[in-house]
Amino acid sequence: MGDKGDKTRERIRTEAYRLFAEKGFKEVTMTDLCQRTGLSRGGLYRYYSGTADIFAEILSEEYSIHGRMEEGESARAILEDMLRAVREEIMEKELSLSLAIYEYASLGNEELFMRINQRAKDRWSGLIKYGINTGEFKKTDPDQVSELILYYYQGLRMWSRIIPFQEKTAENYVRTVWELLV
Amino acid sequence: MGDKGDKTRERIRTEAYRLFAEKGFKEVTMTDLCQRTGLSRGGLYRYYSGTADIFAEILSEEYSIHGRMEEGESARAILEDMLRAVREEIMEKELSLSLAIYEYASLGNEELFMRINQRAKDRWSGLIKYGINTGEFKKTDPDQVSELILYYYQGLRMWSRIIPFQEKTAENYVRTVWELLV
DNA sequence: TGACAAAAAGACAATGGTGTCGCATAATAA
DNA sequence: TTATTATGCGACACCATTGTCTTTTTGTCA
Repeated sequence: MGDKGDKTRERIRTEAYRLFAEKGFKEVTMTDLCQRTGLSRGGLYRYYSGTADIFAEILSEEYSIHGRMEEGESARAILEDMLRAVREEIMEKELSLSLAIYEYASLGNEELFMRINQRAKDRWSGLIKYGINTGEFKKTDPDQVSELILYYYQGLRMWSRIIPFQEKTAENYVRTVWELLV
Repeated sequence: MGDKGDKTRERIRTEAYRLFAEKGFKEVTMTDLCQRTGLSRGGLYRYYSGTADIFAEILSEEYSIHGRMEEGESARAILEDMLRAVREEIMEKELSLSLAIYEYASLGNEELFMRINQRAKDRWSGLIKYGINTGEFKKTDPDQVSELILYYYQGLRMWSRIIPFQEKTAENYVRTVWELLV
């Protein structure tokens, strides 16, 4: 595959991402993607063997980027960053893959999603442990609290696709997490 | 419609409920329902005009039953009941409509789901206020805490469809809510 | 420029769903 | 029994989507 081919693959993924965010997984067809990308069916199938193929690649991209905890960084600062990111995500209804992920997950791939879930939990509990160590956070059960933070977020994210959210709801989330930890 | 017709309608809904719980909303076809109910396509369409029609009826049934807060009842006892129910729901993967609801909701009906959401919130914040009044609960912000309880639950419910849950996860939920309130 | 490979187009049959229609059968009332 | 109504059947035409296949266009290098 040449240089142009790579660009095209990427373009396809970008457009697919938008489509999945808009319509979920099941609702997106290769024909939809044709319109968005300007490619023909034949052209598309040269790159991906179907919507599941594309989605799998998007997922693995999405979850391959890790935040890092630098030695010596302030736990509170990291927390603030993470919460800011979460807050922004909740408020932008359009770009959430959550429905698509949910639909895609319901077709199988249990192990993949166990890994994703575990990694997200670990990320939070890692931060919590770190914060407790540095004395910046209260002493709490990292496993318990990280589950709370995570699933609360997932629930929010889910509903934020369905109904319009007020600032207050996102704010409550941030406040709750902060009060629990700090 | 005669007596037999009513029975048939009910049978259809029962089978449809199972199907929706298994496969979500979009994936269920009238043809699927034929196999389950033993009816033919023509027979089915005599009762419902499509899957959305059936689902709407199931939804309205599902959300028409209200728990009641009797005067003089102990807030803690009510809380215990509610948590017990939640706990059971989380552990039984099969019968969750959550994916179906999510998919169905993503097709529109914003107002309906705002009402459902509001009602669920009110139910919790009502209990919290009541508990604070009777002195059984700590003084917290009912709105803030009820959102936490609710979305945490939703997130859990979502993931419990995707990956197998350990007892501990459900337990954490119950414990967290309890510690927050009592 | 011409040859060759990569990229893209679009027609194709196959599949699997939709909702409707006319007819058959079962239940019921006269 | 007979007439009437409720219930159920399955064929039908229609539509969207799928993945494949052949042909055409584009780009690159000798």
